Amino acid sequence: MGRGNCHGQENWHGKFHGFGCRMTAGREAVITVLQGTKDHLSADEIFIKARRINPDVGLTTVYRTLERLSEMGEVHSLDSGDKRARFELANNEKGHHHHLVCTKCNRMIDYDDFIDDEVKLLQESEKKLSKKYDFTINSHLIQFYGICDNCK
Amino acid sequence: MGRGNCHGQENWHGKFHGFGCRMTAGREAVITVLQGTKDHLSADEIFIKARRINPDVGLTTVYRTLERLSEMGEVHSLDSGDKRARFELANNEKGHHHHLVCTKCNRMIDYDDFIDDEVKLLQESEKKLSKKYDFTINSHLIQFYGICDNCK
DNA sequence: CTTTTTATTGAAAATCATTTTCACTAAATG
DNA sequence: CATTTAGTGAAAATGATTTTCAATAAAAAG
Repeated sequence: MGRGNCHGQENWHGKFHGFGCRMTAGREAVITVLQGTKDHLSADEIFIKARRINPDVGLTTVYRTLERLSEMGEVHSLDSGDKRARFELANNEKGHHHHLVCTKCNRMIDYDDFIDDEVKLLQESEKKLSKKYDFTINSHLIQFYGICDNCK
Repeated sequence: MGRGNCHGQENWHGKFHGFGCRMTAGREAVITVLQGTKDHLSADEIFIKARRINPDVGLTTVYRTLERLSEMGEVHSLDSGDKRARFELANNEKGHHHHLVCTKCNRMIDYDDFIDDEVKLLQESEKKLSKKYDFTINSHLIQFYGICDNCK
């Protein structure tokens, strides 16, 4: 089985440490929730699930952890069209993907079909646009809006 | 100079009427503000400008008008990354365009360079995705995030 | 024109996700 | 151990947006 190196556990303690932060029980609960779902959860939903893991976690800590992780580039904050933000791990087994967003139920569906072409085109656009507008591009967003199968 | 047909004034009264709504002074002020700017204004900013046209307009009316116009497809609500929504006329002289969004000052820069390719690709993606996911796509969003020239 | 219905209004109150404050605890460091 | 610094939950604050409500105005009906 080769070298017993990768134990499937990311070194979150080390990651936080690199940002002058500590790994705590609350943060661990939040990360565990994010790792354990394929959905795009709101802070409130994450809070509820995190409480099942560790009943001492407060909503404030959930918000603070999500913000920290976003700053660290480990979490993406998503806009599903309802008021609240939704979150997903940046480096998850899903890999790079885009979203279909249902404007009726606000569900977000991941897709990674065909996105190679999308990404390639975006990179070309990025190059031209950043030059023309003297704008340093760090990331992009592609989303399609419509009605999902459940809502038809 | 040809037939004196198009007087550059859209028939807003008729548009509202088609939706069982009335054209009012407040709504007219909001529309005038939207027509008179190239920026992406928040409800609050629109309110302030609308008050200069008609001091009787209330903030509530501004919100209600923007919502109505959005439902009518005449206004697009934009997410610039700060909390508040920003608005632009759907059918303005700008034509179809996408946005560069500055993550520092939240400025939104319109661009319509190169978007023909973007739109063409998106249409292909739409066709494939709507089939695969049984998802009726009504609109798309492309945005690039980064730092604008002012903020460098 | 008068009555009746229906859309619209502004102000104030309510909502609700997110942030901040604050006093306290726990980890790291000397 | 002592000190500094990060992290905490609860409660209060914030701020954009919505809702409520009583009053008004336009349109439709008679």
